[in-house]
Order: sequence, then C-alpha cells, then structure tokens
Amino acid sequence: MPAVPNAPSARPAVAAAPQRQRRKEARPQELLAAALALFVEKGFAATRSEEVAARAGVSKGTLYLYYPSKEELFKAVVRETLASHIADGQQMLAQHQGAMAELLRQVMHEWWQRIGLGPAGGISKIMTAEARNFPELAQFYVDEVIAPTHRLLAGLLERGMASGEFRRVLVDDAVHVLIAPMLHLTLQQHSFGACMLHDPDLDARRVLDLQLDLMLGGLLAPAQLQEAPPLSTPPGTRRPK
Amino acid sequence: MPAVPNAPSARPAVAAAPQRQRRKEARPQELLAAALALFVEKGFAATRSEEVAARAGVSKGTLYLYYPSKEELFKAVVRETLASHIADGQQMLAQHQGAMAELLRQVMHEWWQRIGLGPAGGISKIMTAEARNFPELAQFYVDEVIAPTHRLLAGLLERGMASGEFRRVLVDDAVHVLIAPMLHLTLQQHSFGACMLHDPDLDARRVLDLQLDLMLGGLLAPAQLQEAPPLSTPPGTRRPK
Amino acid sequence: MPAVPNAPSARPAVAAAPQRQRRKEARPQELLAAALALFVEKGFAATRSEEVAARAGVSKGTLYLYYPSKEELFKAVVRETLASHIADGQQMLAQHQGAMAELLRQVMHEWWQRIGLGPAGGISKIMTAEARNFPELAQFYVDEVIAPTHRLLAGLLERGMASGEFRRVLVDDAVHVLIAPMLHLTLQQHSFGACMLHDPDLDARRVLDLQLDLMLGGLLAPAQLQEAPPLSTPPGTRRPK
Amino acid sequence: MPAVPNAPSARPAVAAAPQRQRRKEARPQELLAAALALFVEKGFAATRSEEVAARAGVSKGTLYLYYPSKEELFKAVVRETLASHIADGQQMLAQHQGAMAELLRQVMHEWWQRIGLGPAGGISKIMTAEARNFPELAQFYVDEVIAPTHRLLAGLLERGMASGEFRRVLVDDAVHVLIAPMLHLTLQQHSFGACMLHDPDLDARRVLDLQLDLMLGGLLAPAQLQEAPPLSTPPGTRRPK
DNA sequence: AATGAATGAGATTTCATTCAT
DNA sequence: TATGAATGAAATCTCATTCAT
Repeated sequence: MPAVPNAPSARPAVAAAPQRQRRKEARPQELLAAALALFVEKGFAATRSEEVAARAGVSKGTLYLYYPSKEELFKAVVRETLASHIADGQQMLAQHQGAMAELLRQVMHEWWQRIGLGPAGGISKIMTAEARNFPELAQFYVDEVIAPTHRLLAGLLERGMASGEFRRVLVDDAVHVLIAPMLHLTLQQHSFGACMLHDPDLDARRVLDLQLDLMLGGLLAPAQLQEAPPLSTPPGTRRPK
Repeated sequence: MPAVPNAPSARPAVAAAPQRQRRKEARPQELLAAALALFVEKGFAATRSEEVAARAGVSKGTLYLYYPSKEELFKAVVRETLASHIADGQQMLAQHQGAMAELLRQVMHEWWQRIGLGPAGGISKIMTAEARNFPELAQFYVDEVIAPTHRLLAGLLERGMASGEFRRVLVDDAVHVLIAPMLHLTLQQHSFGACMLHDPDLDARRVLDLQLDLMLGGLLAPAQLQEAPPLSTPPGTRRPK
Repeated sequence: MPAVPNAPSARPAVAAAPQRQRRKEARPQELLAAALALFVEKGFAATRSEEVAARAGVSKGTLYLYYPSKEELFKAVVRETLASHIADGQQMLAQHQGAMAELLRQVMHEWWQRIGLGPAGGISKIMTAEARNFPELAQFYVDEVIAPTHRLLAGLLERGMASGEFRRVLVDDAVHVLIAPMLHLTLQQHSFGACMLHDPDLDARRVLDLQLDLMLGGLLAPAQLQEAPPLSTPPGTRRPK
Repeated sequence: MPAVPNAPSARPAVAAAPQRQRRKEARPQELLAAALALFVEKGFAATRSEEVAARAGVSKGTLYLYYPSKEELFKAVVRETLASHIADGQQMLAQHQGAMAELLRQVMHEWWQRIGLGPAGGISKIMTAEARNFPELAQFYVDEVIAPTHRLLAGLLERGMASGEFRRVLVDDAVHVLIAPMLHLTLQQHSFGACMLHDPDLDARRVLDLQLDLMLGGLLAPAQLQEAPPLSTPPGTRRPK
C-alpha cells in the first residue's frame, strides 16, 4: 500500500461519457463528508462501508471506485479535515506581532471553534481509540497531524520564552499540558457527551478559559506577575531531540 | 446430540482433557487479568472473547461459565480494576490534615502510579472510544467511575477554597482542568505510545509535575502567592446543580 | 446402543456407603418427573440436560449416572408415563361385558383424563415433532406406544362389528378417525394452548363429546340408530365470542 | 479488515465466484422452496440457515441478503405457502350454491390435495412442535393461518345449519372435530410417516372419506338422513397385516 | 454416589470486498 | 461510471458430555 496515496487518484483518468457530468466532480467531497460523520459517530472499525456509501447517496461499489479500501478512505478524511487548519495556525504564528499569551489564547479559541466543536474533533477520538489496532493509520496520523501541531505550539512557547514573556519551561512537556485539556474536552464531547451522559452543565468554552487563566498564572514570567511562586521543576530549555 | 445421519453433530470422543479443574478459585482472577490486558490492547469490540479465554489458558466455553457475556466481563474488569482505587482516594481525602495543594499532588501521583501507568489506565481509552457504540457500558462507567472521581476532586477543591488556600473558582470546571492532562497522558500511553510512535522522550511524570506547578500557580490564593495575577474569570462559587 | 435398556440398570450394583441412603431410591423417579415436565414444555432437542438435573435437585453429572444419554432418558420417560396406561386399557377391553359404544366412550374419557390433560399428553407432541430428527426414538415410540394403542382400539371396533352393534368399516382407518381428534386436542393443549393463544373458550371435553356423538351417529348400525339416545350436547348455536 | 498482525482477519483473495447474479429475480422463490423443504423435514430450530442457503445453491451470506433472520424466513414461507390456499377456500364458500355437505367434502379433499399431501402440510407440524419455544412465530401463525381457517369452516357449518341441512351443533367445537383428522393425518405423514414407520397401508384419502361419512352420519339433519346415500366406502373387514 | 468445571463443535448473523453487468 | 448481488471468514454464545475429585 502506498504511503500517502491521493485517494481520488484511484479514479482512472479516462474521460468518461459527458452526459452525466452532473455531480461526478462532487462525489469525493460527498463521500468524505459522509465518512467523516460516520467515523466520528461510530469509530473506524464499527463504521460499515455500505453505510458511508448510502449516506453519500451512492452504492457500495461506487465507494470502492474512489477509495480502494476503508483505510484509504479514512486517510483522505484526515487530510481533508485537519491539514488545512494546521497550516492556518502556522501562518497565524508567523504573522503575529504582539504578546504570545494573546496568540495562545487566540489559537486555542480558534481551534476549539473550527475543530473541537465540529465533527473534525471526533477524529482525535477515533485515532486515540484505534491506533493500536491500525498501526498504519496511526503512523499516518502522527506524521500528518500530531507532529505538525506539536511543532506549532512549541514554536509559540519558544518565542514567548525568548522574548522573556514566559518563564523557561521544558517546551515539549508544556505543549502536552496545553494540548491536554482541549483534547480532553473534545473527546468528552464525542464520547460520553454524545450519549448525553455526564454533566450537561459543562460549558466547554468556559472550561477552556479557566484553563488558560490558571495556566498563564503559572506560565507568565515573574516580570509579568510581579512575583513568582516557587517551582519544583527547575527552569530548563527544550529537550533536544 | 446426533440425530439424523446428515446431522454433523456427531461429537468425536474428546481426547482426554489434560488437567481439569486446576485452580477453580483462581479462574475469575485469571480471566479478568486476561480480559483487562486484551481490552486495553485492542478495545472492547475488537477483542474476541475466545482470545480472552485462550490467554487465560482455558477454552471458550469456560469463559462463559464465569461471565455470561462480553459486556458483563467488561463490567467485572472495571469493578475489579478501578473501584477500589477510587475508594482509596476518598479515604485519603477524609484523613488528610495539611494543605490541599499537597494532597492534590499526592492524589495525582498516586493515581498515575497505580492507574495511569498500568493497564488499568487503558480502560479510559476503551470507554472514550466505545461509549457511543455501547451505551449501557457507558452509563455503567459514568456511574461507577467518572462520577465518583469527579466528586472526589470537587471535594478536595472545595476544602481548599473553604480554608482560603485556593482562590474561588468554578469547582466543576476546575475538576475538568485537573483531570484533563492525566487522562490525556494515559490515553497517549495506551494509543500512540503503545505503538512506540510519537515522542519517545515523553516522561509522563515530568509532565504531570509541570502541570501541577503551572496549575497551582494559577490556583493558589493571593495570600499564598503574595500577589495574584489578574484573572479574566471573575471569582465565583461552584455552579449550582 | 441396546434396544430397550432399562435405564436405571445403568446404576452399578455396588452396595454403596449406607449413610446417605436418604433418597437414593427415589432419584430415578425424580429425574423422570423433571424430564417429563421439561420435554413437554420445550420439546426433546430444546430441553437442556442441565435443566432436567436442576429441576430434580441434582447436578448435571448425576443425571448421566442414571441415564447414559438424553435419548435414553427420554425412552425411560415414555415407558414410565405411557406403558402402564395402555396395559390398563387392554384390561378394560378384556373385562367389559356390555355395548362397545359404551366402552369406547369410557376408554376415551379415561384416556383424556389420565393422559390428555396431564403432561403425559405432551409426549405425543414431542414425538410428532421430532420423529424425523431422531429416528431411533421414533421407532421406539411406534413399538411401545402407537402400535399397542392401535391394537387396542382395533380390537374394540372388531368386537362391536362382530356383535352387529357397529356397521362394518375398515378397521384400521376407523382407528385413525377415532384417535385423531383426541390427539389433535392434546397437541393443541401443549402447543398453542400453552401459549394462551387460540380460542380460550375451547372446552376439550365438550369437543370430545361432540365427536363421539357425531361419530357414533355414523358408526352405529341402523338397528341401533332407531333407538339412538338424544345427543348429549343440547342443540345450540355458535357460542358467542 | 486486517489490522494488527495477530488479527486473523486477513482475507485470502477469494477464488473467483463461478457465476454471479445468475437469477436475481428467482432467488426469493428458490430460497423459500429450500427453506420449506428443510423446515418440514427437520423443524424450525433444527434447520440450520446455512443448509437452507446451500440447498438453494447460494452462500450463507446471500440468504441474509433476502431475509434478515431465520424467523422472518419462516414467516415468508408461511405466507407463500398457506395464505393463498386459505383465500381460495373462502372464495369457494362464497360461490358455492348447492348442499354444504358437498362443499365440505370438496373443501377437505382440496385441502388434502393441495396442502396435506405436499410439503406445505408439514408446516402444521412445525408450528405444533415449536409454538412454545417461539411465541412470536406462534402468534403470527394463529393470526395468518389458524384463525382464517377456523372462520372458513365455521361459516360453512353455519350456512348448513341455517338452511336446515345440518343439525344444530356448537359451531366452534364442530370445527375442531372437522379439522382434527385432517391435521392428524398430515402430522402423521410428516413425522412417523416420513420415517416409513407405522402402517405403510395407511391410505390417507380413504381415511378422510371414512371420516366424512361417519361425521356426516352424525351431522346431517334427520330429514336428510332418510335419503342418505350408502356409505362410499363399501363395508369390509380389517385389512390383513 | 455425587459433583460441577471444563470442553469444543456448532449455530446465527455481520460485513469488507469483488466483479459481472 | 456505477451498480448491487454474492461471498465467506469471523464473532458471540450454547450445550451434551466427560472426568478428576
């Protein structure tokens, strides 16, 4: 199986009869949308390919015409759904001028708005759940999503530390601390939350704000805070790869 | 029971079972251990009950002698694996005398040691992954695990706030912020971590320490910190149910 | 497998330890009673041997101590339940002095009372249902039950015809006509009747009476018909729903 | 879908199916015919769905393409096999002009010809046998077969009574008396008869005739009896074994 | 004599994938 | 291009029978 086969390329290039050009171009999009919704709802293994086809309004066979297997379909969904947003974040970082604390707040709200709330957030759940059963998908997801995201936040923290805005902390660890609550809320939303179990009062955005406040309380440099609390972890730099 | 000739049920005389009834008392434990390991590795749906039996060294039928269905087996695993630890935490809270910050640190380390590191932590992954596909299990897990854990941490925060040690925050939200990174690390460990993908340097305990430091930086009351950072969320009490 | 193995003979004759002589002798009876009830309720194939043992208050292993297989258990039930009644009928025929019509009425009522109403009647259902799946059982049942019963009624009819009381008919066919409604009612009782479906008004004894009246109307010789007794069932219309 | 190495789901490339989609339209009929034959032969519970598929010349999965469960397959068989005949009987009753005794004879012969002799008659055996184990099927059969048949015969008897042709009897009871021998013969045919046990001389049609003669002897009103035809079965003695 | 833990073939049903049309 | 009938391996759960104790 090719590493990153561009799914729709499975379509043979023969210029077909022109009479029903109607939605032929839209097919891949429709299939990806259907697949995203179902993968998020049921998980990867539990989603039946026939159901994906049905929701997209085509037959089972047609699905296999566009994507040669369920795994390739999933990869296409990931690319379609997450890749662009990560690129956007990197651009925000490159262009931002002011305080990193502000950018951090902005990036996280943006992520929540565009990913966490929608079905795209459910992909995290899928991968977390099924990584061990589908190692090839897991590797793909690490390469295409996790690593770039991590680099983005690490860069942000480093800029803040370089300018003296943030205290010096272990960058890679801090990235995990930053990501954790967002991912956690997303997972909740797509697992117990979707069953309407567990805490209907939970307002995710409010939790995110609280987290940012608490976190920045510990992150901002003494100059920003007037006085720093003692810290058990001695300041360090980013661990070398 | 053989009947008419074409019935293929004629059972060949079984080649004498090697050692029957070896350890009647130990069976449930062995089955639960095998089930825990496999559920964590593969998830609930993807684990075949025959494989559980095989790993416990018994036949398919024997498993069903002890647990009437895969769902009941899973519930038994959850009770066996998580229930006692939650009770212990509640006892720690009841008996603790000193600062809540200290207890918080202690509880979280304990949890990481006893749950997060071992296979028990993988149960969180399973439930997050399969809650929507197995609503009855989801409800069971909320009742037996999530709700008691939440109550434990909420109680801890409230005691800290009552004594003036902590600033006043929305308790339920703060619980989510506290839980999130631990759960996140656990999930990592049992998904990508188990594939040995993604960040082999990650030292979970170090991340937890960092999180506690950052968090306490934002959580400790002004008196403890000498000076408090400005907070966007106005101080409040626990949201009423 | 021996043709007619006397089931309890499977018990080895070793004079066992005398301390628990309690109900050892009663065991076969208890097992047969439990088996009869369950066979009638569920059929032969659908009755689980463990359930038979449980209802008799012994363990699965003990059942196999007395009867070497489910088939042998069934045969023992048939012998125990039906054999004696057939012998009784033959004695009634041998001793009866008066009109055969009277004896016929008496035999059929007796049968209904002792067999049709009780669980023994259910055995007919079992055999009808499972004869083709268990040919050995079928042969056994024909030899032990059907053939003797047929001989009994045939003898009765022949005596009636010989004395001029009955018209001359094909004896074997008439036996079928006589047996049919009784068997039919019994089957009803143990299938749809037991589900409480179908006609709660059905009073089996009344139907039997009607059948005898109608039948005797056709069976009695012209000489007898002149003086025919008024029908036991008073003329009526269809019972209101 | 192959996942981790130990997953035994790696599907070997199927050796090209011989002839797909041969007769899409004919499939349901073929499946119903196969199912009818096997259900009658072995009963509902003892018939394996795979065997039905095999007899119809398709694979296990194909059967489930047409009927979602064994129970639904059975219902379809019942509808296909019995429903139309019942409707025909009702039409015969509506259109008949002459004596009811004649119609009764005609209906019963017709039933024997079309149902009793063929495999359709075996369905009665199945339902009698398995009603208690499959209550939903029992209810279905009562609604679709038993009740309509009963109504048909009740209507016939009532017309005969209204015109003075028949004596006044309890209609519902008389219906049972009428049905019993036919059902009894059918059951015989599909149980012991099919094993070639019990009375190879039995000529079912002759028995039916005898039953009708005897029955009508008791059923016809005195006025009719004067002119009753001589019994169609000439007097004889017991057939020699 | 009695127990009951253990076995393992087998039953129904599901679903990714293929391929003739 | 598109279809959807067909396949068959696999998964959960059952139960008659055995045999060590």
